[in-house]
Amino acid sequence: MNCDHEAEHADKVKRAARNMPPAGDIERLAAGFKAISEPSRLKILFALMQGELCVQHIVEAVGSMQSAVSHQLRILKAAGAVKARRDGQNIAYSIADSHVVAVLELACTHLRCGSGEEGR
Amino acid sequence: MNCDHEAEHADKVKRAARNMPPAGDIERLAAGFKAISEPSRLKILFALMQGELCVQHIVEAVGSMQSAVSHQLRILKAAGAVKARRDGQNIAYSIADSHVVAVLELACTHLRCGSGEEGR
DNA sequence: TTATCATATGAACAGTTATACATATCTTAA
DNA sequence: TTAAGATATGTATAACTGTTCATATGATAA
Repeated sequence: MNCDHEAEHADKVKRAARNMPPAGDIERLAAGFKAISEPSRLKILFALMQGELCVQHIVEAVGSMQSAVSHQLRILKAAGAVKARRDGQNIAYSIADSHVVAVLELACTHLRCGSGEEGR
Repeated sequence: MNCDHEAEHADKVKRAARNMPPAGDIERLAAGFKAISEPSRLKILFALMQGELCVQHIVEAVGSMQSAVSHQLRILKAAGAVKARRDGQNIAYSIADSHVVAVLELACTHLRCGSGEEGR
């Protein structure tokens, strides 16, 4: 168990242990990323980047079944990525806060893909 | 299929369709988030925030089995989150680019959890 | 070459998850 | 109250994924 830079790495291992976030934080973080790590849910988020939408319009925008969208919205909401507001018979969903958009846009930059906001 | 703001929402649905990133981009994005959506992999990334580390030191830092770490490193590498460099008998891994760190820190801010960098 | 260490990989199992279908709940209108 | 529309939820199934164990590959030293 000796790599070529033992002393330097041993120091880093110690620092890594000291700076490792608590298990609970890591799990919340993982849950957050998991929430936005499915194409069906990402499509919902990109649709909501146009603003608040009620469920049936999200269904139209993403082209999935109503029940699938509803299940996914529940997951996104539980993860704090979207919020819901009752509006008469409908429920209007929107992106929960700007960090969500920021993370998506950063990731888009990283992957050099369309951010969903060009050509508005 | 009529919500209370039909015209306004119909417009948003159209915009959502127009601005929806191509399916390939959405899938790459989802794959990217999936790669960092597992506690075991997040721990590896937080360890690598201290700098380049070879596999066995990552193993020490995160406290998992060598084979599990190796499997996870492969996934992180395939997703473009980390890069590998052979160094003699060892292979040194490091975070692939600054976007990865930026996304992690943004998410930490969003969730108000430790960033893994305080108290250095 | 052979031995040894570091890392990667294949296979199997367990746990997780996305979807569809059917149905329930909630809200409004009559 | 009843009817109808919008959304949510329970269940089942199929697909996926993380871990472990065993083994293979690749590099170095003798």
